[in-house]
Amino acid sequence: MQLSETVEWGLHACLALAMLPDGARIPARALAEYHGIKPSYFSKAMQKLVAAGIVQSTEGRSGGLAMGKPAEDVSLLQIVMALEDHQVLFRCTEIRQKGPCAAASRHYRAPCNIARVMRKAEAEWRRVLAETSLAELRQSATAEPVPGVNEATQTWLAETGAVRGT
Amino acid sequence: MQLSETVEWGLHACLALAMLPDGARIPARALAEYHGIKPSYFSKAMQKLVAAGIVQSTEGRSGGLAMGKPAEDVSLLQIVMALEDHQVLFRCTEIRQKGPCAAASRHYRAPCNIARVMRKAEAEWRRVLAETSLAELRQSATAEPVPGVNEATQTWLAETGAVRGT
DNA sequence: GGATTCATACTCGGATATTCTATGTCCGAGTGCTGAGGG
DNA sequence: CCCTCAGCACTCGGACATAGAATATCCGAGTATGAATCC
Repeated sequence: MQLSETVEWGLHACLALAMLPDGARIPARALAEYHGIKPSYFSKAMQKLVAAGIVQSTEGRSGGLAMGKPAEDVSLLQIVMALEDHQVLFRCTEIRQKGPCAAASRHYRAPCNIARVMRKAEAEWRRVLAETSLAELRQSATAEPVPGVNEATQTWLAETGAVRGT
Repeated sequence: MQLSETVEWGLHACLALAMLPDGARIPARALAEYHGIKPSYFSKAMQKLVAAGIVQSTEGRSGGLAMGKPAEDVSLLQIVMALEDHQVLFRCTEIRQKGPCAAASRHYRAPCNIARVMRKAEAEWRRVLAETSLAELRQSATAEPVPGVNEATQTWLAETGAVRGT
C-alpha cells in the first residue's frame, strides 16, 4: 500500500520550483541532480505534473521546468493525486454481492458499510493534504532554513547555470 | 498506492466471523467460498490476522476460524495494519539530505516538513479507522440487513455444516 | 554594422527493459473425529 | 454395554510459481541559440 517513491520526489521538486524566482525555469536533469535522484525516471514523474498543469515545461535548448500556477493554488493533494493517477486507496469490489448467499443486485442500493468507513478515512487523509498548500511549505522552509543549505544552493545554481528565465 | 485486495477480504471475513454465535468457528475454505473468493490466497490473509491475534485458528478435522477477541475490541485499523504488515503510506527517505547542496546530517534535527504533513494526513486516516470497531459494523449490518441474505446465510451454513463449536 | 540563415547543442517526451511486490497455487505436518475391536 | 486404540479425513501453514506494477534506461522529435554569412 506504499505510495510511490515518485510522490516524495514530486513534492520536493515542486517545493524547489516554488522557491525559485518568478518565471525562472530549471532543466529536469538539474533538478534531479540537485536532489540526488537518477534523472531518467524522475522525468517521468515530472511529465505527470506537467500533464496536470502543476508544472510547466519549456522545450528547446534553454528549456526547463517551472511552476505552472502560483504556489498558493497548489495543494499537496493535487501533487499526490497527479502522481498516483487519481487512484483511490481502498477499492470496493462489492464482494458482498458475490458468493452463494448474495441477493439480487437491486437490493444493494445502500453503499457497503465497510467501504463507507474506508472512504471516510480516506476523505480525512485527503482533507489534510488539500488544506496544505505549496506556499505554506515554502513559508516554513524560508522561515526555518537548514544552516548553509540556501547559500550552497545559490552558489550551485550560479555555478551550474541551471536557472534560466527572468 | 492501492491497498491490497486482501484488506477488503479480511474486513468482510472478520465481519462475518463477528456475526457468528459466540465460540463458533468456520473453516477458512468455507469462509472464502461464502464470499466468492479463491480459498488458496485467502488463507494467506487469514494467517496474518491469526498472527495478530484478531482471529483464532483451530487445527484438526473439525477445525476452523473464529474471532480471537471480542468484536468491540477490534478496530478496522488493527485489521488493515495486520494485513498490510504495519507499513506506512508515505515513506520519507530524507532526500533533503542528499544532493550536492545538503548540509551535514547533524543539522537536520527538525523533521522534514513534507513528511510531517504526510504523516499528519496519515494519522487522520488512521484515526477514523481506529475509531470504528467491528462491533459497530456488526450493529449496522444487523440493523439494516439486505433482504434475504441473512436467511440464505443461515440455510447455507446449515446445509454445508460449515459452522462448528457451541 | 546589422539582418538572415543554418548547423548545433540541448531540451522534453515516449517506447523499451528490468526488478520488485502482490497474487495465485500447491502440498505437507498436525489434529480431532470415528469406527472397530476387545474387555 | 463401555473403553481403548488405530486409521483417517480434514484442517491450517508454509514453500513454490505467476502476473502486474513500479522502477530504471535509452533514444528520437523539436526548439532556442549562436556563429557564420551575406547585404
